[in-house]
Amino acid sequence: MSRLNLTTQRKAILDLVQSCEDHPTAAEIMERLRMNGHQFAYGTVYNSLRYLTDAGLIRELKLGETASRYDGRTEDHYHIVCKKCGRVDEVLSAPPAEWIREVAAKTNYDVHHSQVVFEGVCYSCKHPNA
Amino acid sequence: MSRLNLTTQRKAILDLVQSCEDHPTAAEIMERLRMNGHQFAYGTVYNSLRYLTDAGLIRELKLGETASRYDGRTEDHYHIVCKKCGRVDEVLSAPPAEWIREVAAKTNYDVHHSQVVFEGVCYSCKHPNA
DNA sequence: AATTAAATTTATACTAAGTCTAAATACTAA
DNA sequence: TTAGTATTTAGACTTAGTATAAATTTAATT
Ligand SMILES: [Mn+2]
Ligand SMILES: [Mn+2]
Ligand SMILES: [Zn+2]
Ligand SMILES: [Zn+2]
Repeated sequence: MSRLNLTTQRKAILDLVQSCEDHPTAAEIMERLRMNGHQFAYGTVYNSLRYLTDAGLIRELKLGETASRYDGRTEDHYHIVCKKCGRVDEVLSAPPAEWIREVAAKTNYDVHHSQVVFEGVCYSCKHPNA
Repeated sequence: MSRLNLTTQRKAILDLVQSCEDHPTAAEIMERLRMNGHQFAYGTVYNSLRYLTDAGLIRELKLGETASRYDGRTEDHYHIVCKKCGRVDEVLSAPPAEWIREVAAKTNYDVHHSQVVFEGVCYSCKHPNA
């Protein structure tokens, strides 16, 4: 609840995550920072990722792999993972509100949020030629 | 692809998971086994859970917590987690096929499977009295 | 500007969940 | 039996992430 404090480290990490086309893990983020000439402490990267996530500037994705991934896209959306090559793509269509209402009614929960991870085979893996 | 081999340990773990009303973690399973008079090696519990999961007799749930949970219910279904008390309840209504088709079309994936975790507040947490 | 206080970074120790390994047991099939 | 395979066990190891305490940076106060 305090005002945003973007230090050099946090800004660099935010910029990097926002510039990514993919959804890197903390380890991948550290590697890319190093390639860009930065050298931050291990813990600082984790602290910054948590800080930026809490501030709502990036999102942490838990896709069922061992490590969290990070996403510069903050609007609500979902993901699909290719079980052949591991790539993670965006899913921009939201689950139908009707279904959410049904779930809320049947479970007696106030439903605040849903995390959806699709699994399948991506186009490139499906068509290895071309 | 070899035939099912339910050793004493695997059978005890399968029975336990199937008898659970909830979705215990590996640590909770070990604790409950111990309470039932069993004492299996740490690694055996993990090995057995993997074996039973691979055999399709139980399901491993990755709900975004630090530890996997296990589910004796093997038919396709989803889960909802109370962010107040942590309880995990069943969600038996499936996402509309129409939505899945839309996702497949937009992403160019063959969609094989989806994992959905709802988050919200359960009835008991919403009505602390009563 | 100098001093103090608060926030952040750094290095490193530590934790939690799970896997791996090699020896000991148990089971199967000649 | 005996040999061969599978499983269990204990414990070392790995990976991802958190916690701690000292050092550094930044901000506020005199
Ligand atoms: Mn995304
Ligand atoms: Mn379930
Ligand atoms: Zn692929
Ligand atoms: Zn609750």
